[in-house]
Amino acid sequence: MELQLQIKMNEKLFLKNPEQSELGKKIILHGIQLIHKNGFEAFTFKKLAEDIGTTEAGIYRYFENKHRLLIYISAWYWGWLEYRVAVHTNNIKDPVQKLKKVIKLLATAIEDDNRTSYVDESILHQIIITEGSKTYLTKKVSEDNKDHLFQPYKTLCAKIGSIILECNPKYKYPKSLSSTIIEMAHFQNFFMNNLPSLTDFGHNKDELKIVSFLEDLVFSSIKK
Amino acid sequence: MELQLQIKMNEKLFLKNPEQSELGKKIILHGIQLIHKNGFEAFTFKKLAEDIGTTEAGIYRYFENKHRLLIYISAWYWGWLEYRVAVHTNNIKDPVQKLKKVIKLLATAIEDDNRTSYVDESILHQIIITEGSKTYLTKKVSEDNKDHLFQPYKTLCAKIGSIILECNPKYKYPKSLSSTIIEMAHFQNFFMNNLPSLTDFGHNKDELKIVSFLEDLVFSSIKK
DNA sequence: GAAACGAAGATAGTATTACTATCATTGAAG
DNA sequence: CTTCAATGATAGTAATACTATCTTCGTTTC
Repeated sequence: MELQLQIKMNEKLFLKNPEQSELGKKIILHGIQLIHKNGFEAFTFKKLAEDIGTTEAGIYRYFENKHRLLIYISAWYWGWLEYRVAVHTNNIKDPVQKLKKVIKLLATAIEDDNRTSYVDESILHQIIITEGSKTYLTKKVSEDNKDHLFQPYKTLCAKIGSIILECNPKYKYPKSLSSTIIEMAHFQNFFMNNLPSLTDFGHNKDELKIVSFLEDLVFSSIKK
Repeated sequence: MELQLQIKMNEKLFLKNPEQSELGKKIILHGIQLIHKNGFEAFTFKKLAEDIGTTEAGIYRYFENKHRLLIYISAWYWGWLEYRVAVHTNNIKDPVQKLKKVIKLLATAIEDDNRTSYVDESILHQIIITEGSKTYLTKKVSEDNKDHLFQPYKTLCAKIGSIILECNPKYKYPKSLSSTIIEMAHFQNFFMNNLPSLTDFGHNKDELKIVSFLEDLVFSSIKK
């Protein structure tokens, strides 16, 4: 028997649901690969179409434009991460241990999960590090936000915020600390690999050092 | 007498030095305004040329492309911030007070400095919040980094890192904490104004709350 | 005062991007 | 057997991101 894992996606993210057709799944799979290979700026639907063996128009039937596709795969990523957080923390009682687990999930690389055949999670992780913030750093954030396109990110942030409050109910900045951990798990990774002098991990490029840094940051802050 | 303030810029940032001609200064001044108004993605040299009353080709004589222009104005911003940090901290002995000053400079809005006639610093601050990280979140980071295009950012980060070490010589992550402060000063501001549920400041949108959050974060972490 | 030069204006042209539209084919469901 | 949705095929357009060339105009320099 094959296990399948589906992340429920907001309808506004696409014109036609890519999960419900072969072509749709190819768009996601090859889209992720192509964005990873060339970067989001150089990525075009034309190149993607050629890659897949379909036409530009075919892709436009699924996604309004490449920015929406990026939001889609980001939303998928955050939804998937939330799922992983749920799985890995639901048997843990101690909120401190929970939070440590979350930090590890955020900051360390992932292997491809075979239950999601049309998504390669390890590449996806790399994409979100480099391109993730471009989903919201635009003039249209508020508009996109009204369509709830960023909900998975916000849900995860809220979830982590609530664990922080479990650790210390009096801590004043649970949501800001949460978004700080999320962003920094990625930014420190990007800096480590590309602008190492902005970090203390440049020499050995070990993701676990990022975990240590984030743990130190978080637990110093919320210590009662 | 008129005071003038010049930030020395890396030669690789431009094809022709925009500080040394009227047209060049107009490109910076109107470039900043236009990026602020439309966002970087919608910004084009054609629109900028029309705005200024020159031609596209005229602008290409100064900057290779719009990404280089963005790096230029970002570099200018970080250089200018470093200058302000120097001015505002050089009479302070206590490193803790120094660091507090730095956090305030990073996280609060600025007024236009009349000594730099062709740059409007308050708009510039807004641009860097939204577009700043796009300077380095590209496939060409390493290349651009080799040309030292990010030096002002790195210098500022190093400077703040050294103040952190003054506060606590044993703290293990001065550079990562420094880049965290810098990025979060901006990201928390962006979130507060655009995705408020990612922060704890959404209701009153007060920059000073961001300062408090960052101070709490930093001083908990480096406390001996 | 003429020559030389650099900065900027004027104009044109190209490849690519970011779409939109239309029509034909095909395979599955009713 | 029809219908219909999904895809393929093809075309076209406006805008973007450049590059090239030629002219003009003001300044320096001999």
